[in-house]
Amino acid sequence: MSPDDIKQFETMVDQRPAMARGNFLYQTGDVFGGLYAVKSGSFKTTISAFDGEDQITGFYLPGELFGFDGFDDNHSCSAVALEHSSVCELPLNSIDQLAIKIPNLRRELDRLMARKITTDQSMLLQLSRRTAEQRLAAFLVSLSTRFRQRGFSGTEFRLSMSRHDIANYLGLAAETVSRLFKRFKENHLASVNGRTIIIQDFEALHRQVHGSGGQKIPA
Amino acid sequence: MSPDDIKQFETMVDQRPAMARGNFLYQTGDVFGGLYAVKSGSFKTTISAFDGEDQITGFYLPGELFGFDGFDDNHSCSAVALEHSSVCELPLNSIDQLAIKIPNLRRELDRLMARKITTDQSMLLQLSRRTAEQRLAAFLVSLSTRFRQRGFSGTEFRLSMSRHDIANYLGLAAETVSRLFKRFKENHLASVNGRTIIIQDFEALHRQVHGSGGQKIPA
DNA sequence: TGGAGTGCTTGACCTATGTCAAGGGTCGAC
DNA sequence: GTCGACCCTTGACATAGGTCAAGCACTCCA
Repeated sequence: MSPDDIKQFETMVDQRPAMARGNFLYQTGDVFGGLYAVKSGSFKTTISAFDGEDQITGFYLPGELFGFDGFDDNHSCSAVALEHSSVCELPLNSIDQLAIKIPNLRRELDRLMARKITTDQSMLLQLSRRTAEQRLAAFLVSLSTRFRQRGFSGTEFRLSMSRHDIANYLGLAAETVSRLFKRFKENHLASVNGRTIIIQDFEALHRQVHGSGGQKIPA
Repeated sequence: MSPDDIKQFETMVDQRPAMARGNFLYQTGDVFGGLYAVKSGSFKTTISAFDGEDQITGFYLPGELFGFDGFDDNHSCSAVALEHSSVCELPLNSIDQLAIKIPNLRRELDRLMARKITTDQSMLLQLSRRTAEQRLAAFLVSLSTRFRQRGFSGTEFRLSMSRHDIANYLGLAAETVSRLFKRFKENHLASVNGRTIIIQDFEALHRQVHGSGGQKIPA
């Protein structure tokens, strides 16, 4: 959604009180109440993995809509605030009413769900066919692009998630993420200091993602 | 959908001529025309991976509905028949009309899309946090369960996809799939002969999937 | 019924990345 | 301001599973 869309939404939807880092917006099994738009801060959604550690299925930045995992009555994921955050809620029972006022809203929601399916599927591709280096490059490219789309800087931003979270999301070990950040720094692709990222060579990162396309970065 | 649902659908939807193995039902970029229900045979959907080889994002058995990847206007995947197959089409422009006749259809479609999101996300979990053995076990459990749900045998069935396809879907090498089938056979979990599968110990396979839960299978 | 092509299996070997372990940094709470 | 708890980094080492290579076995069609 565009910033304008967000504004329009804000007039129609329920504000939710701000949340502290680590708090759950919803948990696996909760009855679906509606969708959420990030107003400030950020969230991750996780799916439970039986054996203890959960799998992170997505990160959500300001302006992004999430919660589609609950459209099948109950949430299949849990949503956790990564920092001090706030959301607007678009309640389920409003959706149908809103759809009458805004005929294209229904279709727009379909598109958003379809897009979620598409991005999940390209994550599938990422996880199974990419090296660690390509995955992390793709991750940075994605964050950069999304920040830019929302009107923030796409070249300098702060990671609200830990190395551990990034690793979990990308199917890697936290140590590997750490080593790769170091390598990106050495190769002047991205300068990483703690949680502050400066994208130095977006194009090179982008080439990385599709592997063969770019020259292999020397280790 | 239940077999009854399928029947009801069949009265409302367009029949499509049968297709030979290897033919495309739709391709990446095609304008979304509608959803498809498998009448007979089976399909795979693939997402293009730039560097040549595509990633398989799903297999669809008789009675299953697919094509949600196109809800965002254009298909993000291609759909290919794995054998001589036929489908019914549920055209997009019929969906809204049908939704009026069947008020819950709209909601039901949402559920199906949400379920697709959920299964994709658990595939994400599979791919990034499971061993090759666990992935293949999960794959067999899934096929078995789906065949049973559709009224076919859940213990003896035919794989319509090649080892290569299975490997691609699970993010493995075809050789690994081959070796694992051998191991499953040795351990009397599933007897695999060419493309014929006999599930010998569903429970043990199921335990495999969640790893720690079951005893480690000796190699 | 036989031959070609494709798909499947098996073995040997290699490497990317996980695991374990230890040390240093950073940030929030009091 | 200081303490403690994470979080992050770095090194050494182990291994699951990929790659390469070769041979076998279907299966489809003439």
